[in-house]
Amino acid sequence: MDSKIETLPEQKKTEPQSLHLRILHDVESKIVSGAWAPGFRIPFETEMAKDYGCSRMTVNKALTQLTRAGLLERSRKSGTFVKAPQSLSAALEITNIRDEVEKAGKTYSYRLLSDNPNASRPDFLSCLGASAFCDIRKVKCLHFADGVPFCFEERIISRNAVPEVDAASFEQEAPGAWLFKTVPWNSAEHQISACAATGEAAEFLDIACGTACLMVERITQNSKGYVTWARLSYPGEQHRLFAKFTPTG
Amino acid sequence: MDSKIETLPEQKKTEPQSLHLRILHDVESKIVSGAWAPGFRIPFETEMAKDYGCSRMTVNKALTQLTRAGLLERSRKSGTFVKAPQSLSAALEITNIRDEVEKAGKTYSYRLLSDNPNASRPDFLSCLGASAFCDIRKVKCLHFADGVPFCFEERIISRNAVPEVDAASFEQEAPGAWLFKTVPWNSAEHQISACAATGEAAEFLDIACGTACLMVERITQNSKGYVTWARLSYPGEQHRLFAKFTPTG
DNA sequence: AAGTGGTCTAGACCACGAA
DNA sequence: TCGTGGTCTAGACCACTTC
Repeated sequence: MDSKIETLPEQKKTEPQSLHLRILHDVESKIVSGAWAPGFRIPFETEMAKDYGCSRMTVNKALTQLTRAGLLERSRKSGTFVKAPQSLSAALEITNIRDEVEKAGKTYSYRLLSDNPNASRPDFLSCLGASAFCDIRKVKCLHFADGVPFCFEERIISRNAVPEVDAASFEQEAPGAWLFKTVPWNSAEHQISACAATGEAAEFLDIACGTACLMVERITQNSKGYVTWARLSYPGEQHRLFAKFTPTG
Repeated sequence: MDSKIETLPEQKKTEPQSLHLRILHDVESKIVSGAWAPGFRIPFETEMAKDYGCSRMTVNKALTQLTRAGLLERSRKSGTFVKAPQSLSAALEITNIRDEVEKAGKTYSYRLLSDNPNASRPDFLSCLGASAFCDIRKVKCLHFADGVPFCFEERIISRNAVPEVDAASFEQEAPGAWLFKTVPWNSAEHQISACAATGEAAEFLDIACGTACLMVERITQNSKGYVTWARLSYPGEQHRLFAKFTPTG
């Protein structure tokens, strides 16, 4: 097709060199940014091929990869749809604590402990490079399984990246669950460690000081920058993370 | 190409339906089984295309995916090579403790604690479904960073899946390092938890009983079945696991 | 019945890297 | 220089799903 040059006039910046990668990143950024919300039916392969001035195979290559990555869902006749932002960590499924509790056959409940909607500067932050957090909302809460403390959560939400957070109430809903349904696709970085329960965590989790805890710290970012930081403390030896790896995935 | 049917006469079993997937799995199994060892130059795209009676594009699709999965390394002019079996867990790089220690700028050392070359039945096994281990070699050892106990390792190696283990000595080399270079590609399953140090682990790690430990249990299997089980105990709060996830990987 | 994605072809040109 | 992989094309047929 001769018109290819006309359709992609000049983009010598840091753009990927191959066309199917450019298409892949275009679509990915539209999904990650939220411009194409979950459930949105993206253009058909034939339409995109015409838009990009390329053959359908090239578009197909990009969309197939995004489907394997879990960002798209495709079905014949209906078309291609943006998938709901599922647990990013297929390996460490710890994004939704409610699911985690209910999957174990227990009843989930939740309590807000404290809420500082205008915290200016985080006073606790580990090495996960979170100096980027300035204008934040700071929340502490507890998750229960069958009424027993299951997880103590400390959370920071960036008001820059998530301005809607001002209108949210975390009295009934955990900040994690609210973020999950509000903020588009993002990437997460985890740190997992064992620690002895400190005063505050021990108190809320109702365990003795010094008891072994599994601590997960997670920083999440999307196209707008750092979104949220969370520290989850699981008491004692009752909690396990699972991860499975195979060569081909 | 009309000869396609002749080249793939009858394989109605559980074979993948599409040709590029069949090629992908063929190549993968040859690598995983060790038939194509690391460094082996696999046939050129053109050759495989002729063998399978298909176009080069179809072969390329399969090999591209295997390259992205990390099983192959390709370079123009030279050809396509089987990659060295690197750390399977790109997310949890905990396969090689020596690297882990040295990456932290410390000096690694190692000591064998006990070696039972003919253990008949594991006496300790968690829920990771390891009833498959029968004829085993059982090893306990310690890893040091700058002379300080860094990780206490308990390991079981299946003598069925790894018959060469009989000839191996773990006096100087850790079983993990030996397995890494001996056993072909495999898949791993992890469990991560926090626990209070028990008598034995506390003793060897030189920490007080009840100190919080990060415990990683891993079961590894390959095409021959279960290969090895390992329990790694890291003392105190000095150890952290990192994991990063992005939508597209 | 019609339209979508899934797959495949038989060419092609190019970039890279070893000789 | 020359061979390899990287990419792309302009078709094609099929399977599936919805209508």
